[in-house]
Parts: sequence; structure tokens; C-alpha cells
Amino acid sequence: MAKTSQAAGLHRASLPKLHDLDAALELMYYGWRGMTLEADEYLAKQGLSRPHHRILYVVARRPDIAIGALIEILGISKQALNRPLNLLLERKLLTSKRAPEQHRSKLLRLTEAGRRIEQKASDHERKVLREAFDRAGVPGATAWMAVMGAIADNN
Amino acid sequence: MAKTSQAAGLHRASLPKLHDLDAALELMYYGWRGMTLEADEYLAKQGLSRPHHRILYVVARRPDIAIGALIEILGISKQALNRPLNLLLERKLLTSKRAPEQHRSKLLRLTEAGRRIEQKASDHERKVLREAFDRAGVPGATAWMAVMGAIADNN
DNA sequence: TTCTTCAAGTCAATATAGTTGACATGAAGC
DNA sequence: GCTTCATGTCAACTATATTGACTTGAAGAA
Repeated sequence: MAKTSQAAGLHRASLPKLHDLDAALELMYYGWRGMTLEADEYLAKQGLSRPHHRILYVVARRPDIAIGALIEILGISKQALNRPLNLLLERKLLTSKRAPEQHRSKLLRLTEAGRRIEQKASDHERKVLREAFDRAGVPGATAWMAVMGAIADNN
Repeated sequence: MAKTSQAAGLHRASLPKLHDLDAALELMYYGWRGMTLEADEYLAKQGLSRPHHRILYVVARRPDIAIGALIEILGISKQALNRPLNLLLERKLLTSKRAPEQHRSKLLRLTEAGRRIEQKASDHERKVLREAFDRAGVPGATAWMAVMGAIADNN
């Protein structure tokens, strides 16, 4: 029996709601999935996954970042960083060189191939956001940003 | 050396932006984190984690759901469901009984203890959303829902 | 020059969350 | 009685993370 038509990922479940905010709660879940779905598929085709993308994303925006700083931003241990980072170096999507004056740390940079993959993966995510923002108009997009900011900064 | 003050989770990185929508992209990432952070901490104290919570969440809204239907909604294999589900049964947060007329399937229900944990965990997530919505007002919340719906339904 | 510090790299063991494949059980329907 | 179907379970594997312990190699200071 073929699975009832689900091109990719899971359909939104539409469970009965027990609370006022259940719909919003589920939207956050499916929104996250919706944004990352195509990017993850693209990355999988390249033999990469989300952790690799996160590394590429950060290095693209902080060229010559040291490994310690990268660990801090990603919020993972250096052992957890080790495998994906080495894969990216082996595949020549990243380069590392010693700092000229601060020879203890290694500075990371994207190669052209790395930049291309980072851009394509991030483009998939931005495309989903752009289409949603286009439908909502500028005021809707602004409101979305404000609400997400408040959620993100929850302390 | 103590980590530079980060009560829980990671601070928002504030990377330089390469694209218009990078800020939105990062907001989605940190928003997801912001919503789930306290719930995850609460669950960890109970010796549970997000997969357990997802099971409890669904069963709370679909009492007497069969295992096959639960698998479909969660989008995981029955082998992946097996461990967390059995833990919840052992801990008596869930009960399972055979259907009276359809004796092949097992029907799942929350116990009182299960309901309590599901509520508290989901309350942590809803609290974050409620505070953000309160700040944004009804129009902002409505706009947020519309944008998230468009992102979630990205096909 | 040795000693210490520090960034980075590596090894081992463990946990969690998932996968596919194979097979058992037990009730339902024909 | 044979088949179907929901469930359960075993094994092997992958990926992503953790903590702890240790090495390497350069920098800075005594």
C-alpha cells in the first residue's frame, strides 16, 4: 500500500486542540519543519546535513573565525564539531590556516565550493520565508519578526 | 573559568548578515529554541525528553488512539516509537488496552500523572508564546499565525 | 631555557534518536 | 484452516551529541 500522498515530510496533523495556544504551538513545530525541509533535502544530496550547514553558515558570515569561537557560537563541544568540520575540510568546502600573529589558533574560511553550497542551502530556507512574507505583506512580516524576537529572547 | 553569563541555552549569536532574510532565518532558529528550552529542562528533570513529550501531546488530544495512528502522526517508525512508548507505559504515564470490538489494536490513554506532565511541559511552551503574543497584541499574533501557516505549508 | 598556559586535536565510552530488515504473535475475516 | 493485519521484538547500523582524559605544538614568562 502506497503512503497516502505526502510528497515530502509529514502532513500537518490537525489534532483536536485542548488549549487556546495549541494551534500556535503546532505552527512553530511545522514552521520549523517547513523552512528546513528543502534545505535538508538539498544538503542530503551533497552528502551533508544540518550541522555541516550550520558551520558553513557561520563561517560565511565570520570569515577567519577561530575554532574556539565557532564552538561558542554553535553551542556544541569541540568533539561534536570535530567530525563535520573535518569532513568539510576534506571536501575542500573550508580552508584552515594558522593566524599570522596569533599562531595558536586556526582561522577558517569558505572556499568557492563551500560558499556555493552554503548559499544554495540557505537560499532554500530564505525562499520559504520570502514567499510567506510576500503573502503577508510588509506589516505582517514586521509583526512576525517582532513576535519571533520575543519568543527567541524568552528568559 | 565560568562561562560568560548564559543562564540557559545559548545567547543569540548576532552574526553579520549577508542577506536580507538572514535575520528572519536566525529568528526561526532561536525562536524554536526559545519556545522549547524550558519545556526540555522540565522534561529532563522528569527523566523524559522531547519524543516522550510528543507522544504525550498527541495522546492527550486523541485519547484511545491506536499505535499505528500514533506512528503516522509522529512520522517515525514503530521501532523508534517502541522505546519511549514503553518507558511511558512502565512509568504509568500511559495505559494501553485492547479495543473492545477491534481486538487487534491497542488503545492508548493518558493516566492522571501523564496528563499532569503533558500539561506542565506544554504549558512551558505556551507560556513563551503567550508572553510574545501579549506584547504583540491581537493583530501581531494574527499576522504571526498567518506567516507561520504559509511557512509550514510550503510545498 | 625550562615551565606554564592555551588552542586545538584525538581517543574512548556513553546516550539519544532515529533507520531498515527480519521475524514472531495473536486476533479477524474469509 | 489460511491469510491479513496490528503489534511487538531482535539485531545491526547511522548520526549527533555528550564527558573525561590525554597529546601536541606554539606563546609567554620566570
